[in-house]
Amino acid sequence: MFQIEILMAGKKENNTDIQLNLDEKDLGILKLLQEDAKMTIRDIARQLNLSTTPVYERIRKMEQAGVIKQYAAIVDPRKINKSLTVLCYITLKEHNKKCGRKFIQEILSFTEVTECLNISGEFDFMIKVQVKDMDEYREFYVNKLGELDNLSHTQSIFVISVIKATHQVVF
Amino acid sequence: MFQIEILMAGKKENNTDIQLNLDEKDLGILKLLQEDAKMTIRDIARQLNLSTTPVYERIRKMEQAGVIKQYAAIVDPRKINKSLTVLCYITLKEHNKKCGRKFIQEILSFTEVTECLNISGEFDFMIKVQVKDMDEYREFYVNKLGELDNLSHTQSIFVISVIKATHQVVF
DNA sequence: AATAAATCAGATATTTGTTCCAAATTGAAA
DNA sequence: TTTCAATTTGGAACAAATATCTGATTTATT
Repeated sequence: MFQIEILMAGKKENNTDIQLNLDEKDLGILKLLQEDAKMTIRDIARQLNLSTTPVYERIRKMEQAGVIKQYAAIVDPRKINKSLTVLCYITLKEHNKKCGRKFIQEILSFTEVTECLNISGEFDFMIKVQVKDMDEYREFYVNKLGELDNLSHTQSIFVISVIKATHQVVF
Repeated sequence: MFQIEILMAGKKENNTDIQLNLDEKDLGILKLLQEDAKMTIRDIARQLNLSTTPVYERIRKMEQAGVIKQYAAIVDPRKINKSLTVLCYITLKEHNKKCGRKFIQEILSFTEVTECLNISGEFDFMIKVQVKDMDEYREFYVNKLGELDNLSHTQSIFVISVIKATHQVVF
């Protein structure tokens, strides 16, 4: 069992620690922008029965406070030849701080890894790997992951089908 | 083992099946827009040593072909009181088409579920659940997931720390 | 009732996406 | 290699739409 919290503790990647009290209007704005970041302030205002000013200011505040982390174009992996998704579970041999940090650093450098979670249970980490096909996965597994020197054991679970995939956390 | 492929087969949610041959320039554009969807066509053109016309037309084509699925504001879950992420693994009792479809339909309706994958291995599905805290998770687990009548067994894995989380699939 | 905060409505100046056409590049054919 | 057709790109220009600001007005708070 390896808890990475300690390692990340110093890393304040949050823009600020400002904790906003988000009300219904803020959540309404977020809901719309999560669906379509290209919506204009005017349209948002219209849908929420507000004028542009409050919408404008609320968005600005939420951007500054880090509530809105980024605006991103979401790309369909299948359309760019990255159709295979693999969940790879990893347990480390050594669990001390130094080794954990090294592992994280190396994992972060692998572009195939789109997600890395420190988890409870049998394994220490789950990484999500996005590749073209099985050949490319083997290549990754053998030559990148396999080169790390702190792995105890791993397990690869293959994604057969994506039923749902969203970034929306506001309901 | 439950392969949902068949169920999803008829569901062509891809805008079109146009398969674009993306070149270096297209990938360059995608790379930038994945980082920041608010970048202007002019700025993109500048960074790639192009004029606005090709950038404009390439973006339009990629939008139409579904390469770019959407533009989204990415919200930090911790800033809106959804700090707990749980991976919940599920195996169904009945694996026939009808039951699978029903399960999927119900899962999709749960707003707490931000991701649902049909996977290989011991379990049929992995769902990612985003909630405020353990109380809210229990509430979900007991009253929503627990109400489904086709569950064989489940396992909850808790996310201790998010090391990496990106939507970038273009390098 | 008085003060502070939030919202409205309207106006502005900048910026943006979008178009046009000539020039350049590419790729195939000879 | 040379020629020719077909794409692709550069650069400039435009109209439309946008974010942003100001001050009056409303709403909430003390």
